[in-house]
Amino acid sequence: MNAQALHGHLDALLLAVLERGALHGYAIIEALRTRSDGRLDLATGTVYPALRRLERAGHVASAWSIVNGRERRTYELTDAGRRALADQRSGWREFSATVARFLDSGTSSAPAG
Amino acid sequence: MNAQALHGHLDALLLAVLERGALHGYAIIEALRTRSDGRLDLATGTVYPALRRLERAGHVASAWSIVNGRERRTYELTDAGRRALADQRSGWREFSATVARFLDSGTSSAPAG
DNA sequence: GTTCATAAGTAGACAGGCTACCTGTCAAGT
DNA sequence: ACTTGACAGGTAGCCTGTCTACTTATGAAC
Repeated sequence: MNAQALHGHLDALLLAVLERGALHGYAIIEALRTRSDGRLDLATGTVYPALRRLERAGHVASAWSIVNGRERRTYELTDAGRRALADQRSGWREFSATVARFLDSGTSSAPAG
Repeated sequence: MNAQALHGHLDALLLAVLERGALHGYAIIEALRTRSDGRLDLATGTVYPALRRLERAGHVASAWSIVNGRERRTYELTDAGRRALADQRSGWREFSATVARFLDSGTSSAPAG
């Protein structure tokens, strides 16, 4: 599963990952991969531009910091980003409920887990 | 909510609507709107090209028929379309479960319905 | 000094949904 | 007859956002 299916939901995911604490880009990619059991394995060419977009929108703030003698650009949620995340969460719930209404019908087993 | 969020899931929705029986394009749009309580209000410029795409892929077959003295192009699922729909269903479940893992955490209430 | 994991980044391709149109039928109102 | 509006099908080109492929750079292992 790649980010193509995410289209439009990637930002929400990035914000959600950063909700647990500031991370640099590469670590965000690893967090997505780890927490999704390998299902979300995003390319840097997908994530870095998305982070820039979020920064331009004021949802995240970045700062260069030295970790292990290396420069890393760490991102963290802004207050606006937290509000945006809340919006995206409710948006996601409505979206998934709506799509599920079509795709979960026609099957006899309910998606209980 | 528009189809922008659907990106990549629209085809699955169209197949799901056609699963209940053959419909013409305009009726598909109305079915999506009605069954989603108005949430999915798609433009013809979104749906018609998508139907052509599905036909090229062999997932639906179209035929001109006369209804109420008017020509209407009705679409119906092919066997390949039924298989594709089953694939899309499981794909959707995996996708939504994966995204939900990120977006449903951080809230205290579990999504039980 | 080459290779690999880590880390950040960009350019251009590409897909797919959106906006804004056009054509046409039929019924109702004037 | 003419206009308006709901119904119905359709296309061109734009825009957004992800993907592919690439570059640069550090530090450790070999």
